[in-house]
Amino acid sequence: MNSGKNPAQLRQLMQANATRGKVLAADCPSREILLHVTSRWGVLVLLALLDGTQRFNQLKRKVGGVSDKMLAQTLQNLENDAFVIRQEFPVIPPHVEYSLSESGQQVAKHVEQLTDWIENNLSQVLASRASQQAS
Amino acid sequence: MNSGKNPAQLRQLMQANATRGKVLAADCPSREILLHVTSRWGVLVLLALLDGTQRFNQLKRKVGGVSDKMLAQTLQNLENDAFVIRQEFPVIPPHVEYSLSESGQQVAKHVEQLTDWIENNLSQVLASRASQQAS
DNA sequence: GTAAGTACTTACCAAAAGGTGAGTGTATTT
DNA sequence: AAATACACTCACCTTTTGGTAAGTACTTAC
Repeated sequence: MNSGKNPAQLRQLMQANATRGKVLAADCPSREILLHVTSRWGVLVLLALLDGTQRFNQLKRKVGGVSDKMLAQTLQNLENDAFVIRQEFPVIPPHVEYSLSESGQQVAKHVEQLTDWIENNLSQVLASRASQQAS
Repeated sequence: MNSGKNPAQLRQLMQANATRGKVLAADCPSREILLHVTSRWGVLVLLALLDGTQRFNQLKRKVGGVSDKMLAQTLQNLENDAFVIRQEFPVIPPHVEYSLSESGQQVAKHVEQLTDWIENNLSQVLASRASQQAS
């Protein structure tokens, strides 16, 4: 029984199934959400919105390098996932405000911790890249 | 002075510059690292490696849906950033083991917290998506 | 009266990401 | 004798992502 696995392999297997749900499974619905959150511009938009409610062009200026098209698209994705709240004021010229929902704040904070770590350890990472560059 | 900004705007500006470095700047080198870590397969490979040292085909089976090509590519990216250690045994047939470095474990844990949050709150997110679907 | 700002969308194109299938050379398994 | 496993790479193709420029309808500043 146990398919001939040794204790170490069994422990690994059980731990994997216990701690992590099923993101590693190809058909897990978490994957799609994850894609939105960890997308190139998704990460940065969430970060930018941690500073509070902002308008479209404010965000565009804050998130360096983003285009109109991509900003609109990622905001729509995040809005569909209910991470971002879009409030439109029916005036002319248009006035729209974007902010994080409750759940949006929570994901954004996790994203922030990840990016903070990267920024703080950036020099080390860049150093190891420079040293043993093969290709 | 202060360019006509009110206190709230000033506070927001200062907080932004203090907490978050410069990822939001287009030319920030963190962005490239971030791309590797948050890439579609990068996230999942880091997660998989949290279970311990593993061989190529083990990883391939664990990370559902990944292709040979993409797995090799993301492993190489993560190795270049020194998050992943590749140990090759000169035997035939080939034997290669992949594991997380010290810094790899740290990023991977941040990634894990993010994915854990998404998995735990998945039902809520999916619910809000189903309700107000526009397009 | 001209220019710039507002929040986008659309059409078109380029670049990047990703999948598929084949191939490598040897060893073990069936 | 044939198949499978190992850790990849390569060439070819499709899909997705992303950038650019133009357009919208109106207002305010110059």
